[in-house]
Amino acid sequence: MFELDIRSRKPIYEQLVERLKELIITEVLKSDEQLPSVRTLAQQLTINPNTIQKAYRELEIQGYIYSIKGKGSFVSPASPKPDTEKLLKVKNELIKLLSEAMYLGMTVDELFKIIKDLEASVGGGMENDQN
Amino acid sequence: MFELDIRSRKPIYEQLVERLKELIITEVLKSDEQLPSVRTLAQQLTINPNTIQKAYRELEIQGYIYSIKGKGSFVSPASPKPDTEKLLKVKNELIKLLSEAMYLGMTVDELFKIIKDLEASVGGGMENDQN
DNA sequence: TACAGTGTACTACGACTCATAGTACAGTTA
DNA sequence: TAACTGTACTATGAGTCGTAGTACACTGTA
Repeated sequence: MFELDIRSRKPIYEQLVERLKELIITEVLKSDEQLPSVRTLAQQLTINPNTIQKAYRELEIQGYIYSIKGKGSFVSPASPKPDTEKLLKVKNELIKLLSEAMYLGMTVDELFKIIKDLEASVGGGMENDQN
Repeated sequence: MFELDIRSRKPIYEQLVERLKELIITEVLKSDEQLPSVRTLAQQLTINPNTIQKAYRELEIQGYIYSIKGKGSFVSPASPKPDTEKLLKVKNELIKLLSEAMYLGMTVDELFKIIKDLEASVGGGMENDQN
């Protein structure tokens, strides 16, 4: 289910957060779908349950999942509220990264193409398109 | 010259790398311009010289500055070589971040606008002028 | 009711990173 | 020579990361 790099400088729980976020955003994991339990996933990945739980807690704080004691952890419905604070953070990071990409020689057209390609795969807020 | 958050979870030297990279990309710091010396900047920011040097070393590895023993550290000329490896890394990060932004409700038009606005302020690779 | 599964909380430990402090060496410039 | 520059190294304290173990509260089912 996952590819984690144990010896990466990036903490395991952060890698987990990234991966899961990706699966949620691309709707591989759908709304209210149950995630593997902390202990199950820990066993699958041969990783300590505490590390998994740290990742789940972070995802819950960020609003991507919700957990119910005794039942399990589930994917949150996609952006019911705009969450402007979070959006602003992402936007600022985006500006940094876009600047760097352009500085390194990426053209505006290339960037436009990337965005258009992503538009299809990302399950956005409104979803006012008919698939 | 800088605003650093000492108590941030993000290391000081990484904040420094980000800030300086930003100044170089936006050409506030121009090609071959000399950066403050390790000790001077350390004194200005009331930070240990070792921390500054760590940031400078990182910037040198990433190709944004070059250092000459006994003389100082200077801004590298903008992307003479494409550096496809680095570009690929940035592109992958960009895809992640763009996906997240769109998931949070940012529209394609908004993204296009951000890019167009940046186009002016970023000193890109070719700059279609011949120096 | 029991029991197995779920999330959650806490302590303790070793390994690692980060920032500081101090010292030292090599090169450049006036 | 003197004052500046980058660079390298050791040592220390604070903090993070991952692991290990234990414990508690809740849910669903036999």
